[in-house]
Amino acid sequence: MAITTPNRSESTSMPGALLTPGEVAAMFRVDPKTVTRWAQAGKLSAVRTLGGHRRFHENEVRQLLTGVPQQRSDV
Amino acid sequence: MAITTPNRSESTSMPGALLTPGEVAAMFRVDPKTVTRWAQAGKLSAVRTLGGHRRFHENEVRQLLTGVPQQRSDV
DNA sequence: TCCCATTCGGGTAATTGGGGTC
DNA sequence: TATGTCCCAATTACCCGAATGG
Repeated sequence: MAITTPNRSESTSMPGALLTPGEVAAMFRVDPKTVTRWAQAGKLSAVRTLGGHRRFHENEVRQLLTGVPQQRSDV
Repeated sequence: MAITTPNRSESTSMPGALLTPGEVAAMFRVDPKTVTRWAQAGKLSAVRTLGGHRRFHENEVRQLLTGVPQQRSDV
């Protein structure tokens, strides 16, 4: 069966597509460590692998990149 | 009785459905080899085919993906 | 039986996590 | 407060050839 993502950086527009910290960091032009801090600060939703590594939702990242009005619950 | 969905297809959402390493890898955005490693580490229950290939329980995978809140979500 | 993508194995680079500091 | 960089340990990704699945 040949379904879903091949491997590295190819998540087009699949529902539930995930990005690695390095990919998100490259998109924002920041250090992967910074992305990790965003996740720790709750600014980014993260899914953890069974080994503890983080995976981020592509839609969420793109939304933030595009400059879409972020929903701030506390201002 | 709870026949619910007589959809006798396959890769959808059937109780007790089995997933291939590639499918699980796509869901976690990791390499299929990593999924194999999880199975070897006992982090994932695996069923082996007669040829030695692994198959994983979809419900277990989904549970781990969501963060394992293991709760009857009836709220 | 053949075809071909996938999954075996192992082995070796690259990424990531976490703490701490500037 | 926010980001980048250092360290080390763990996890993950890519390499190969051979076997399995459908």
